[in-house]
Amino acid sequence: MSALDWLPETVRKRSSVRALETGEALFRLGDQALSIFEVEEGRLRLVRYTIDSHAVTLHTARRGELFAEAALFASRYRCDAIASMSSRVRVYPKRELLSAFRRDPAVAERFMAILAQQIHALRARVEERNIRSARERVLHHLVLSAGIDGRTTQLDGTLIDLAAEIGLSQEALYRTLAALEKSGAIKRKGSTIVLAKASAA
Amino acid sequence: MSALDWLPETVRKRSSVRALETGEALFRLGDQALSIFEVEEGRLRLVRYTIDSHAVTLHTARRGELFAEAALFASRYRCDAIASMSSRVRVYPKRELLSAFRRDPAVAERFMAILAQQIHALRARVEERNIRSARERVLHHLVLSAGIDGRTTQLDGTLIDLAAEIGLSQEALYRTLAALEKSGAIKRKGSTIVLAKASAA
DNA sequence: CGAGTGATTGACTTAGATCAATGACCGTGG
DNA sequence: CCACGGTCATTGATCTAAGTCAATCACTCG
Repeated sequence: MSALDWLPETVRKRSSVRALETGEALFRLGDQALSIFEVEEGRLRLVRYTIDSHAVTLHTARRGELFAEAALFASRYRCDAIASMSSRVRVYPKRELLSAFRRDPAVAERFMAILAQQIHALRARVEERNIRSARERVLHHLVLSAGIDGRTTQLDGTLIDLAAEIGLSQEALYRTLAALEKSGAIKRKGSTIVLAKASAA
Repeated sequence: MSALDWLPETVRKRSSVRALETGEALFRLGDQALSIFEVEEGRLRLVRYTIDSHAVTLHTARRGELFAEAALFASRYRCDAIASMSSRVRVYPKRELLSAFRRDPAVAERFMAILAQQIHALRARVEERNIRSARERVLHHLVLSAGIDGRTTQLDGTLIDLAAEIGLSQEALYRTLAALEKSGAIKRKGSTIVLAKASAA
């Protein structure tokens, strides 16, 4: 799902690549917003800091994902982008993109579709956080992240990453997964999780 | 915050209104995606079903909210939209919107900006949910929802609504607000909340 | 072969959910 | 015009699930 395959040659040609070491910043809050990005390899976390300097993850951009889209319509970045592992990102100058949108409405539409899909994912995530119970939350996540068969989830990161993504402590996640497996609601093999046909309510 | 005020007359004129009783479906998974919607009154749940017919909520659309934007770029709806109370929605035919986008790139860009802003808001919301402490969570919300002076928040709904929005029980919110006021971190007059200059970390 | 990280489980603590009661306010219908 | 039912705001008491601290094991990497 390389998000920007649809881009016209002119824009793609003007893009560049930037490599980042673990912990390195792609941009910082307040920097001039000149580009949007696509993760080619690795993973970046968009983080903001609370008043007491506590880092909070806004989003984890994974391989193939587009991020910092809002930069197109803002003059400055509103958070930090930090590589959480050795990564490579493709850099799309926003001037190029905007003029491509004006040139060809189909390109603009394609981009809108990507944004709409992002909104979808984020809303689902917020809804997930509304679920108090760890068990139900995990099940909700597994259902939505399941592949075509509607039952199988292939974890792409560690369980620690997953815990952060769904807003649980790692311990709570481990315990919940163990309990779900013991109760027969799921089965695990390595980094694959399969929901049982009839997962009790 | 009627999201679509920027719409050209032609599109606005072509919109219609649909009333729904509690439990009534606006659309179902697999239906032809012909429109996007705005909640004028009430509340709708976007739900998907697991293999074993268990409902999973993707999103709850509230008053003033735009939803099913992804329908613009898909041929069919991918979930059910069910009124969770007596509701009224405004219906925007997607043909009209799409042709407006093609006619005028500025309109398309404006829409993109709205989508990007949505993504922004949603990320902030997810960030908020990452804050465990009720006190910090409420403060965070107040900071982000503060008006131009950066300190004053005018509540638009009830405290119960606010509690739901930030993911706390109403009681927890009442208590937290009371504690914040007692400690001098905020001041309240009716539905106005003002942050103190130096809110301790 | 240590150091570092991920996965896992146990023990303990606590913050927030839940249940419950009360008062203020408001609209409504008899 | 007032009593009644409903909702909102508020506070008290209690309970519990998830966070936190801690220890162990497996594995990889330099």
